[in-house]
Amino acid sequence: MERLKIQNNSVTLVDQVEDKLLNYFREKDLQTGDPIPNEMELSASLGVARSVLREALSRLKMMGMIETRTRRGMVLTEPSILGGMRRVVDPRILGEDALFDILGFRIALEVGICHDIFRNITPEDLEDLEEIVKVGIMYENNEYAPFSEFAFHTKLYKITGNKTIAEFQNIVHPVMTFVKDKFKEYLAPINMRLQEEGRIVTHRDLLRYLKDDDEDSYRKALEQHFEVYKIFISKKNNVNRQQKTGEK
Amino acid sequence: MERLKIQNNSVTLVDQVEDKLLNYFREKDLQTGDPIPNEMELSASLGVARSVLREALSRLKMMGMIETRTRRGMVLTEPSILGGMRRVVDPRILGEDALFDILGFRIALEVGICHDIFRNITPEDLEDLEEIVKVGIMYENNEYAPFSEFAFHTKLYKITGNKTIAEFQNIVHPVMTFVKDKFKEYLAPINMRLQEEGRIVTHRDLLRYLKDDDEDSYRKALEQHFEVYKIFISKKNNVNRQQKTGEK
DNA sequence: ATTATATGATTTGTCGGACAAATATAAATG
DNA sequence: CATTTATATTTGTCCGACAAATCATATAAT
Repeated sequence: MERLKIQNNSVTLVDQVEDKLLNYFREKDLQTGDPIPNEMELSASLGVARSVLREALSRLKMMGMIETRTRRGMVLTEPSILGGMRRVVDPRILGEDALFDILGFRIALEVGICHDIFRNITPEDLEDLEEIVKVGIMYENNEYAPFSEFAFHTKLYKITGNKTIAEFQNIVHPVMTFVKDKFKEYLAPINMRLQEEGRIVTHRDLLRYLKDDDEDSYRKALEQHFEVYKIFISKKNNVNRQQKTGEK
Repeated sequence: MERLKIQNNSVTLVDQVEDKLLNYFREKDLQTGDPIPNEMELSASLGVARSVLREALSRLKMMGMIETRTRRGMVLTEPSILGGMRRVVDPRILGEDALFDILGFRIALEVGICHDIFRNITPEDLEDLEEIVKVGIMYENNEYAPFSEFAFHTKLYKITGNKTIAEFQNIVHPVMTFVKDKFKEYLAPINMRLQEEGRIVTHRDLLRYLKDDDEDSYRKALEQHFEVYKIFISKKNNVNRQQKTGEK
């Protein structure tokens, strides 16, 4: 009988200490800027070696939850919400499923911020976008020069005034360019067909709707702008599903 | 002259090693499942003590990028994209700005997945939603019982078929409930006004549009469903801005 | 010869101590 | 009182040791 591999559950001391530290902060209701006991005290009260405690602290430091300074001790800091994501979201490491999830995530978010954009956009923003569109050269097949593509969409995210949303765009953008490059032979025919059907939406088209304050048309156009990826993702998902059922 | 505090830049050895390890994985084009050298070799070739290396490895372990097993060495694993977020997104630790950012993020995302929902939704999904709505009791003032609220929206995210989006909802949901509770005295009057104007949108309303396959109405209703938070956030942001300029 | 057991070796996990570097605090000096 | 010096404290880094797990090998049993 093949015993089902119990999760690689080996919860190490470090894992436990990390958890206990987080609980400790919460129970004590510590706020950003509050000091926490030094390493000797913590390791003593937790009953673990300093090295173990330091590994746990190192994790929290990476998340931006604590800051340390020699002789001044440690203080709680406001962690970056997406800081952890930044390290992980590397197209070269992530698998295809994860890449497509991120792609879908990003597209959904950009569609979702339409309302905020129309609520917040200023004449200066429109000028900035105009400038970006002006210098942006569109290659054949629905492709912009990387810089122009990045600048246009980044500007849109910034208009929301939501820093976390803007940071998210910054983090996941490399995934977009990676997917575009890696699967260009798949994307090209889709773009061709869309072009034949006259369904290609350019940045200039989007900008026009923004200027006309026409939110519904903008949203529809934006969804069309991403249509090539949606088609691609759903095709890929179908293939993957077939493979998985086939394996069984 | 007050010298401007140079960033707490003290880049420790651990920070450098963490970075070097990530670069090493990428340069070697290591994939999920590939083994990596043991601790002795790594610390030797990096020229640091094993404890330093272990702190860096501990960080990567936390991100789910590597797994370790006694005597079997270490292997690369597929990290959870939002795993880092899960630890950080704690309403008790995050500041108000961050909370509102997350709230806005979540609302935008849920609006953005409308298209995917209508593309993917099945009759079974509609039945599930019907069941959730049926048992959900709505309190006065646009408030659902926590479980019902969570179940309804979680179901919507699941329909997208995008695991990352679904996980995101799971992580940020506590922020929603926290904000709802902490700022209820601010939200109550807004809800009252909306109710007087007959602009309250219930889960049942949303479900009706889903059944009618009426995407545009659904989206508008959903935005209305979140209107109370949008109003609240923009008010809060105005107050915060005034405080900041006032401080100067 | 094959299988089962025992032994050894390797790798991660934990512990403890030591020293360096930075810096807040106290003491000494003018 | 102001300035400099000395001291103490705290984090950062290094080293060595052993335990626990488990893979590899050798030995014994059938």
